[in-house]
Amino acid sequence: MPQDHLTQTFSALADPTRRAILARLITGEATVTELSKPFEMSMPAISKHLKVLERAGLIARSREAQYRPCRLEAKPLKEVSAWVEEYRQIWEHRLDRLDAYLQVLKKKEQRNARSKKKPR
Amino acid sequence: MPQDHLTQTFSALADPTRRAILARLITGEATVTELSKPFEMSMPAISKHLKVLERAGLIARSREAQYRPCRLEAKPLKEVSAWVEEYRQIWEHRLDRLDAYLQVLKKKEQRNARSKKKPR
DNA sequence: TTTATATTTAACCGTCAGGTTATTTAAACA
DNA sequence: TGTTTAAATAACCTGACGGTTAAATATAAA
Repeated sequence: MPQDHLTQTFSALADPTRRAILARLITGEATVTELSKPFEMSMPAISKHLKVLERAGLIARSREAQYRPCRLEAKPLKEVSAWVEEYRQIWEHRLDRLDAYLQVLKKKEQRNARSKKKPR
Repeated sequence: MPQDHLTQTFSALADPTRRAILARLITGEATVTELSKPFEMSMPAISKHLKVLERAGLIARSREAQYRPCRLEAKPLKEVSAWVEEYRQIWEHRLDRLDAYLQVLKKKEQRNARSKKKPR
């Protein structure tokens, strides 16, 4: 079933083996066998992890003879970055100038919104 | 068993319901009942989601009478942000000045690392 | 054409995540 | 005290996830 991008990306990143694979790929392309070396895990297991990363768009693969070299793709991380940064900024601002404003909003809601007036 | 922070945070964020809860919490504290309103889901389900978010450190909870208001916590997102940004920078730089250097690294590895010489 | 190498697919298994309903706990209120 | 409200816990179900081994596929090499 069609999962949204963010969910797919976050899920893909929520596994230490997959993050380690990405870390390894920073130094350049690698084949499946090369990637499997550091892990005490069967090839099919690695193959599955790679498929997850590929579906999430975090890696791309080509074909060279029998090999299927993998390389990193940055696009999905931009989406993640944007999401995270939005929250970070809000949180940081909450601590100073936006704090008062949000407090007001909160109080208003808690008083079970009797008035239907909206700001502007 | 003890999961590393990043795995825990990414897992927590890899669910649209939980991200929606976080989005709702941007506007201020909310009780469990309030949070459950927008979702066609039982209270225990929401309760579980909140526990996941709490374990990941993304929310904190207090006690007011029977209520257990939730509020956002930013700390774990800093870790995520740092991780993502590291990769983004590498990728972005790969496209220009670092590209050549990484190509060299890659080639050297592929020639099964006969020489043990390291750059500086 | 056979054989070897790299990788994927198939079939299976145990665990855990995300949901349910029913029950319990905690505090407020009548 | 007994009742209502807020939330958590228990017990359960189902499906997906992460792993396995064995078989299939694709290409290179002998």
